[in-house]
Amino acid sequence: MIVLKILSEGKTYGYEMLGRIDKESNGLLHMKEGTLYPILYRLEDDGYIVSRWKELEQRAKPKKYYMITGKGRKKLEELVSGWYNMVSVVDVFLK
Amino acid sequence: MIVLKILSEGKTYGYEMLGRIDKESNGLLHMKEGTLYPILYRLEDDGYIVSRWKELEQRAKPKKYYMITGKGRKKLEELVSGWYNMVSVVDVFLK
DNA sequence: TCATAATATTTAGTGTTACTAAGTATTATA
DNA sequence: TATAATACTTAGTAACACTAAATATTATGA
Repeated sequence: MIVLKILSEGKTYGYEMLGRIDKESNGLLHMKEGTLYPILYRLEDDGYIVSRWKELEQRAKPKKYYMITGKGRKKLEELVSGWYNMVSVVDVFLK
Repeated sequence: MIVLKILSEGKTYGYEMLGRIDKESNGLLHMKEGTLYPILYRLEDDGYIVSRWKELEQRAKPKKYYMITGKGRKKLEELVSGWYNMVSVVDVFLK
């Protein structure tokens, strides 16, 4: 859900997301490569995102940019409302 | 966490918890036996809860009552604060 | 310039765990 | 007397997070 949310705000590539997740969560959510990339592949397999290799002018090494699809935005909405439902259900039990 | 929380409010047995979880969550959290009992066994293996078979007067069939331990209460505190941390971290990303 | 750090992606392997889908057994109900 | 409800157990599967490493390139500092 968080990965989809980040991609809903604009295309970016894997490694950059890792830094952002770390920074924006103040290190509380420290996602490693081995966690993020399989998530990206799964999201892509399911059609929620697409990727494109992009070669920057000065850099020989290309980056793989990910973009959210329409299907992905719909899925994100579902996930977000599902998340808030869960939070409120848990609140019922925790009082 | 929810199972520990329920047990922190008093001892009870598996099947009764299933009904309570269903009812108190308005059916949103529908836990089946195959989900709950393995959780109970794991909690007991880890020393967070203990169980005792209890034979009621009129019933031949005994029920297995579960009680939370001191270690379990400590774990519950950890889980609850971890949960709220997670909720606030996710909120950062969902804005 | 040469080692090291940083950037960037990939993947094999492990362990946890949630859930499905049964089975077993007793008591209550219609 | 069959069926539903109560109550617990367990085998098996699939998902998935995470560890740990490999591969490769570019930037930096001594």
